[in-house]
Parts: sequence; C-alpha cells; structure tokens
Amino acid sequence: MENFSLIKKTQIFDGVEENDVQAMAHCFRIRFRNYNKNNVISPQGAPLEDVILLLKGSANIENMDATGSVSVLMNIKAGQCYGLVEACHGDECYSSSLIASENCLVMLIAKHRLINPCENKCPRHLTVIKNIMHSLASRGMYFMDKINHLTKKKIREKVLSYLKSQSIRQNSTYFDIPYNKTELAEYLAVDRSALSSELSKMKAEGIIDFDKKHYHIKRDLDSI
Amino acid sequence: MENFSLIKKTQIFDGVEENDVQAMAHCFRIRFRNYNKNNVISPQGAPLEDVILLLKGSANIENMDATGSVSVLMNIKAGQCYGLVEACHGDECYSSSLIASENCLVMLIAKHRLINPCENKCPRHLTVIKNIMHSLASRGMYFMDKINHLTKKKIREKVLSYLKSQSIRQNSTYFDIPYNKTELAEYLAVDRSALSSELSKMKAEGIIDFDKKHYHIKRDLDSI
DNA sequence: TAAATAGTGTTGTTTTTACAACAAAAAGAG
DNA sequence: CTCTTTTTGTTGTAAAAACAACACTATTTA
Repeated sequence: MENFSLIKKTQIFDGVEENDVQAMAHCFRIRFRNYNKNNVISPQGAPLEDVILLLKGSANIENMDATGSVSVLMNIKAGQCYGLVEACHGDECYSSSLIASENCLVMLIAKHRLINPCENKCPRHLTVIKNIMHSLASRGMYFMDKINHLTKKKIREKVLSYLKSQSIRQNSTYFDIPYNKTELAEYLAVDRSALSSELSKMKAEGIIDFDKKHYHIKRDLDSI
Repeated sequence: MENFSLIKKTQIFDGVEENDVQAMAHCFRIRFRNYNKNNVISPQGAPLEDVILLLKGSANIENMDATGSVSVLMNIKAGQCYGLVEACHGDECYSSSLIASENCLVMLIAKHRLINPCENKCPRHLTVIKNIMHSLASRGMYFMDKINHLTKKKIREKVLSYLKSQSIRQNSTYFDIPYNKTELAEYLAVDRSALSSELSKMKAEGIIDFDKKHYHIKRDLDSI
C-alpha cells in the first residue's frame, strides 16, 4: 500500500522497516482519513482515543478560550503527530483543535496501543518508543522557543524573535513561514493590525522584507 | 545511603526498587551536590553532560536575553528533572540557567547513560524509559499551559489564567505559588509594578486575596 | 539589635498596544 | 471572467502597559 512509504518518513516510525510497520498496523488499529483545507480534523474537547499522525499536508493547532478569541499554538507538517503529548500524559480529551491548513492525509493510531507496547521483545517496539521520546523532547524544545517569543514585551521583539528562530531552523535568511498575517498575529498573541503596521515599519527601515508567507531578514541576526 | 530513599520518590525512578537504583548508580555515574538558596546550580550556556535531578528543595529555570532582561520559565520541585528535554533532544548546552530558590540537594546523572540504556534486558530500564516519557509529556503539558497564560492580552487575564491553573492543580481556592511578586512578573512576562497594581485592584474588587506567596480566589472560577 | 538588602505597593508620565473602521488587493467560487 | 470572500495595509483613538522614581515593609546579615 502506497501509504506505508509515507509512514516510514514520519518521526515516530523513523528507522522502522516497511514490513515491520505492516506488522504493527493491526496491533495499532491504524486507519486513514482525508481532509480538505480549512476542515476540522479534530475539534477542541473531543475524547482522545487516537494519536493523529499527519502523512500529507499541514495543520494548525488552535485554541479558543471562553471569550471566543482564537490563538494558534503551532503548525504541524507531514511526519509530525498531534495528541502525542496529551496521550503520553494520560489525558482523556484533546485540549485544542486541529485544523487542516492544506489538504491532509492523516493516520489514526490507537493511543493505548502506541504508548503501552505489547510485551514481546521485538526491537521495533523499542525503536518506536525511542522515537516517541525524541518526538516529545522536540515538542518541548519547540514550546520553549515559542515561550521565548511570547516573553518579549514589544511586538517588534516578538516578531523578530520568531523570524530569527525560523531563519536559524531553515538555515537561511530567506525562508517561508506557515502562517499568513492573521495567523501570525494569532500565533504571537498580538493584534493583527498592530502586527501589520509593525511589519510595514520594519520593511521601510530595511530590516526585513516579505511577500505573502515568504520573508527575508536583511540585517545581521545578532544585531537585532 | 539515605539519598536513595529520596530517589525512589522522583518522577523518573518511580516504581524502581531501591536496590535496583543502587545497581544503576554506577552505570548512570550519579553524583550528589548541595546548593544554598539563590546559588546557581547550572549557568546558562553550560555544556550539557548531566541531567540534574532535584532531590530536595526547589529551583527556578531562568533565561536572560541579549538585552539582559530576565524571565522565569518555570519552578521545579524535588522529584523533577532539569535538562531532560534538552538531553533527549540531543542538545549540547543548557539553554537556560537553574537557580536554587531554596537550599537544594541535586543528583547528577550522565545524560548519555540515562537516555541510551545499556542493552541488557532488565525491566527497570524499561520502567525508567517509560517514566522519562511521562516526564517529557508532563513538561509539554506544563508548557502548553504556560503558553495559554502568556497568550492572554491583558495583565489581569494572564494573572487570573495562571492563578486558576494553580488552583485547579492544587485542588483548592486557597493555594501557595512558588514565586514572589518580582518572580511572578518575570514568569508572566509583565512589568512588576504593573502586576503589583493589578493585583491590588483585584484585591480591592474582592476577586482575589493574597499574602506573600499565598493566594485565595474568592469568585467562582468559571465566572472570571 | 542595628544596618543593609530585598521585596512590595503607589503614582505619574511616556510609550506601546488594542480596537475599530475602512479601502485596496488577492484569492477563490460559480 | 465576474462576483464574492478573504487577506492585507492604513489610520486615528482609546486603553493598557512599560518605565521610572520613591516610600515603606520585611527579611537577612553582621
């Protein structure tokens, strides 16, 4: 099946052979689903029975608070999981919603099977467990990074902190981000129009350039 | 040795028998250190060779940025680890500093031994690995919670979000927090004097009461 | 116990942000 | 291609926060 070649490239099945994945498929109760752009893959507060593994596309993890205001926690890409942190923590519900930001193919994995591997000695279970560990740690690092952006007091500092981090991650001063301006404002927890005017100012000052989701940091990273 | 009774109560050695911990001690290259209140347990940017397990006391994880402004990432208590996320992610340096907020006893564990357990089949290694997984997941949940606080736009919303979360965690509307006012401001990334006046207003309005590190939420949690 | 230090609350001023409203541009649907 | 919807940039105003300075209290330390 074509999907299995995608599975091999995911974080949690890294280093697992395709026939081993096939063997685990039944045990993990895997199922596949397709979603169109902007559709809800998983709604906030839904019971958490599966870990959702993104095989194609990308999606935003979003939160809506009691007052109805929306924030974007992060964007996940093909190969990454949604709900793994909650599943390993023992939560009963998804604490956020997952919204397709492109057309998506996802794989559902029964969470209790994934995090409590059966007791046979096959080494692929250990591989998956190690991959899950690494995946959880990466998510933790990602959150610390985001907390660093949010900790900055001024909008300009928040944006530059985020853009610098993206620049380092993508190893270039030219890079794409997964958010449009509205989503970037929701990600950085600032007002959209204030963000827009701050970006315009920085463009006018020659600090950055941008077009749609493409950005360019023109100054030395250390000087800003 | 007296210390081993403390180790049994930590997150990552939960469910491991004392004699098993003794057996692992050599393999993990464990060492003990004492620190007085306000001393630096680990400085920002130090090479990361050990995971630091707090056995007694509590400590703040702090970040200082290029401009010299300090933020408090979180406070960890006896039983919790510092540096586990970075170690499992494969980082070479601590990305933050660890400052004793009380007198502390810590245990150092060689990180490569902890996260790459030797290949014998003893079940306690699997137990430790599972505990590490759970510990990483808890840290992830904690960070998501903190991101929710920081995502709020107004100081009052940030404080109430944090206090509500503490109230739920401690299962009472009367609770202690690990921060004084200065540290709370550094934790919530707001100005100390602005925080102080906002707290005073909320006290005057009868929403909360507080004294030192002790707080009381007087209104229904859902209504605020 | 006295002196020094650290923590807290208050206030006024300046800076920054949120908010609201609108126009223009771009993207998507039929 | 045209109409509709979404996204983006701009501006002015009101609200909120940062900042700075100071007084007072609590806590350490000598």
